[in-house]
Amino acid sequence: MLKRGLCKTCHLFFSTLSNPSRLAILELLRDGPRNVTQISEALDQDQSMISHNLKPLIRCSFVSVEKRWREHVYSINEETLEPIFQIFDNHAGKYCPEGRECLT
Amino acid sequence: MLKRGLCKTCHLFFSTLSNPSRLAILELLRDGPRNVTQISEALDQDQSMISHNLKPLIRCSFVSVEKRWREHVYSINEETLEPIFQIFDNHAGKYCPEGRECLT
DNA sequence: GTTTTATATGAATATTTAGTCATTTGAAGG
DNA sequence: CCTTCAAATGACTAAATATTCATATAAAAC
Repeated sequence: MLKRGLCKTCHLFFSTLSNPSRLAILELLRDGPRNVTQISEALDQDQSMISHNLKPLIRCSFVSVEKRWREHVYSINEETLEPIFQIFDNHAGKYCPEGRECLT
Repeated sequence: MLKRGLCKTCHLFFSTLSNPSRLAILELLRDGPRNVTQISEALDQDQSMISHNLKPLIRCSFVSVEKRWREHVYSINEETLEPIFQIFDNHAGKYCPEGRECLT
């Protein structure tokens, strides 16, 4: 019934993006790579909560990790996420104009 | 903390897409407009469940509705969704190759 | 080898979201 | 008007997901 894997894989893809904490992490990582502690401080959230939320982002390859020293540095996957955010911007600009709270 | 409205609006955008039933509806509507009964039959799901799921799709303008006769005809918003699915396809093709169950 | 720093994990609770079923609305048709 | 067809709504239950807190791992520094 579901073509192009719009079942499990697609669901995981979008559900990983459908969380405010994870979106905040992605938003922060757009400004450059960060380690867990930096993310945690920048977003003023518990370190363990950040770690928990990084896991699905990594699993879906929205974020990659490089281990150096004793810190783990996380980077956003721009290739996928920039165009996605672009589409979101266009869509919101068109259907949700001028700060209208149409999507709340 | 969250720029470009990546908080509420963006969350709603993605969470609306992060549901297998709604993805199935969208997938079906790619083949052309349908009324609720047709969707319900094609997906072999309860009519009320389809209605419940159409609501958020409409609210986010992923789907539009035209009322004629006594039926409501739903159409997909191709402009937003085709490029989104395209990005998903690319991403999955790259990070989830050859049916590998990497995202399960 | 013990302490410190950085991060991950696990289990429990809390919150959110989905699906079901019964009922309601609404518009035509007779 | 009463019936039928088409769809929406509401309340409830169930299921999935998030967050918290305590603890564990792991690597480097001392």
